[in-house]
Amino acid sequence: MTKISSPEKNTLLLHDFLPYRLAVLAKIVGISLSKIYREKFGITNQQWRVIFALARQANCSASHIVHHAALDKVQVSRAVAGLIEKNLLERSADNIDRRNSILNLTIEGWKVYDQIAPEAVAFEARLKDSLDEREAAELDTLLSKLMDKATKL
Amino acid sequence: MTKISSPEKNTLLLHDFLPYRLAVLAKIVGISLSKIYREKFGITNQQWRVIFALARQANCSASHIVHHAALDKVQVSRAVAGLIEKNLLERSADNIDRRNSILNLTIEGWKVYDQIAPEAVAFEARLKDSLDEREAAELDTLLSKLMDKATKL
DNA sequence: AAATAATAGTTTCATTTGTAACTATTTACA
DNA sequence: TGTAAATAGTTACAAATGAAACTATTATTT
Repeated sequence: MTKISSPEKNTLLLHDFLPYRLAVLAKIVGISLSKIYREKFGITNQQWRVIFALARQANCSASHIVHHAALDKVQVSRAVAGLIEKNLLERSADNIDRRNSILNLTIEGWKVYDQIAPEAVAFEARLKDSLDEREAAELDTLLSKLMDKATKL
Repeated sequence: MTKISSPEKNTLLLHDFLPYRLAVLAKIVGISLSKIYREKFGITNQQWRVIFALARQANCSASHIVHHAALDKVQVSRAVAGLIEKNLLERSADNIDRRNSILNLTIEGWKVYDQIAPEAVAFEARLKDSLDEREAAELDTLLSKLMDKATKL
């Protein structure tokens, strides 16, 4: 930290700026995590989210995933197409409302999920390793508050 | 929260998964913030970071920005080109080492910075609005710890 | 000094992403 | 019933992004 010139203006410190810190942290974490599903299975981040949403809730429609995986409908559409291509997911028609699709993981899809999920959990655990119980709980609270606020800005 | 089917497997909850929460929060915050510089000035996120880095440290090279704005050299190169195009930034040659460029905000660039910076600060303040002093300090600590850990995974 | 490696930055090309427009189907309502 | 509006999802096109190859310059090695 060499101080070459001190600006007269009260300049913003990028490093302390919350939106910047969140962006950088999320990016680094995301890239690290993605190695788990990217290198081994050639799965994208969006595909991974779709798989996890479907593992949680079978037989659901694409728009259900839109609302539960923070993806837009185009992203879900593309991720689903890719996963069908890979035989990890299957789509059937909903005869009650034929606009809806009914999505499910295939056996293969479940196998992939069963391999990724424990590694993802372990990854998260390592990330939280430096936090004690109180801090981890506090982090939960703070992220919830920020999320809540951010959606209302 | 209707519980339609409860999976036998111990499925991961995407909503509680830290990397996911960070990604979603960072994205929402980033999009909100970007409206400040995007709509009014047609400036991209990367250009904005370059401006802020230069406001903090004048006369620096592109690679200095690489290290202080969490961008790679291609991103900086493109952002700089865009900002020169807009007359917000000027580049001169370093005659001691002619590989380096010397970058500075123009008068126009400073004007833009002076308009964006207070709004960015206000945005951050609004985002932190729901946190009291202790929580804000705690957030700082936790983000630092996570950042530290994440870079070592 | 000549050859090699390293650094700063740019350009190119392929992939990803975002926005808008589109099809198909269902719902609302006049 | 028929017309308009809403919803689910896909497709097409433009813009953004990432990885690799490239130019130019400086540092290192022999």
